[in-house]
Amino acid sequence: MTDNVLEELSDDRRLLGRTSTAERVAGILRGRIIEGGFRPGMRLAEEEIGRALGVSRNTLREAFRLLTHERLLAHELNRGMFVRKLTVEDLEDLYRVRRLVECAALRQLAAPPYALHTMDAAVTAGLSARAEERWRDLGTANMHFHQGIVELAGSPRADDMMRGVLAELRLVFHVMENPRRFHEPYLPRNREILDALRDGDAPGAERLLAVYLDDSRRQLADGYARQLG
Amino acid sequence: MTDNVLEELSDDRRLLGRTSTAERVAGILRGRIIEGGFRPGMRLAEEEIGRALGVSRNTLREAFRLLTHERLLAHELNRGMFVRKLTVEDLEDLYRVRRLVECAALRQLAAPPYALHTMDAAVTAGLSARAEERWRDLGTANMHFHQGIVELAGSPRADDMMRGVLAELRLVFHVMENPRRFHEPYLPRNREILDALRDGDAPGAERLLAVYLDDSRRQLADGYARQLG
DNA sequence: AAGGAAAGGATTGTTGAACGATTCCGCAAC
DNA sequence: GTTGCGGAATCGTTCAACAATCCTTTCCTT
Repeated sequence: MTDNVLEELSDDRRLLGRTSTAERVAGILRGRIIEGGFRPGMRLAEEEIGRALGVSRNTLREAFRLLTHERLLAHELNRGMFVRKLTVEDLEDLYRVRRLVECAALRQLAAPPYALHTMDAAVTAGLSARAEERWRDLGTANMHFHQGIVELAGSPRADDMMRGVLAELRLVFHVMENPRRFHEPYLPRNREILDALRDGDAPGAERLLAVYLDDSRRQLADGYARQLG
Repeated sequence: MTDNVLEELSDDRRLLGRTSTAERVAGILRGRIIEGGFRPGMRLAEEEIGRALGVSRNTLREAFRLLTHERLLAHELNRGMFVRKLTVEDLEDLYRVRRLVECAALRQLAAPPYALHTMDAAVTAGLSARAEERWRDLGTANMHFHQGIVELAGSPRADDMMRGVLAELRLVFHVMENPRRFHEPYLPRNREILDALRDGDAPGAERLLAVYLDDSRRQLADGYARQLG
């Protein structure tokens, strides 16, 4: 048996990722929040949720903490946990970060060809979601596209941060009615960006992306402000 | 009573910042790690530390979670908490993120003048630290300088991320002997960048910064690899 | 002597209960 | 209408206990 095989196994073991109960609970709750089952502003009582999930308060609190640091839950001392409610400023900041990081990811590209697999898959998924009018899924696909952009930087930490940013953005999308309006127009624009990258035109892609993000921010911030007010 | 006054009060309330025991414990531990008292790789036993600090295991675990999320501690299931030990790849990734974010922060600048207060204060602090040969403090000042660069983007989330990145970097600095080597050469370069920004030459500052980060990464990665191997 | 199974101790993971502290809510008094 | 005062509900924190897991040592087999 070669050392090579053993190394692969030990890699797999890490991927196997044994998880604690708290992490699994956090995973369940994260899903509920991201899928929109738990609406922003909703309070998550320890007793109630702990009973429903069959875990103790301590374990549940540990799960809450994980989600708090992902900014999906907000903690108010002696009052409890709430599904985070983004302000318009939060939304603006999320786009500020997106513009900073996503554009930077394109700018630092070296010579083509680029690893466009994730972005390509996201566009494909978006097309079929649109065809079947699954607008929420279209939104997810668009997010994966932009996750793919950041992946081009090849930085695990940047990927992580982007994952968090996009998760937060869902808190906004889920309170908006009419999801189609906010997702459909951007599918062809994603494809434009992808095409530019395929042609090796990274600066062009970056320009497209910058305009894209500004448009999206404006539209979303307007809609969100109206929804809140 | 005007609404204005009420708003200010509610702002103050946030600053009042009541903190839980766990947060205070996390603060103490963070200090120990950042100041170098707890060396990377060191194991933090729940029982032992909890007894020393006079808090229960549960509360301590809550503090551990906070620090885990800042990537200062690493958690291994059923084995415990360890002060994080960065690999050379981690170090490279940290610089990848820095280059991405810091350069992007300079690039997105609008017209001068810029809010250079933080950077200016950092250079001043660095000068006096150098004069008194407090090399560790000089390192801290340099970090504040780069924190200041990111602040130019005006994004709380970017600030947050940068804070985390720099905290992680300390894990590297603290295992390096000869801190002077890694800090002193960069003080004048920070001043150069600051001067360029004062002159309103953001693109020039960005170029300087990019070279700075590449140099620093190379030097630090080399030294770190030697230290580990 | 080398390798591997078994046992034991130590530490973590999770639970349940307890008690003080804080907040929320309704009601009475001014 | 506002202020003050309970009472209920919930959170913050601690403690004790047990199961699960890991680490080390011992012992057995070859």
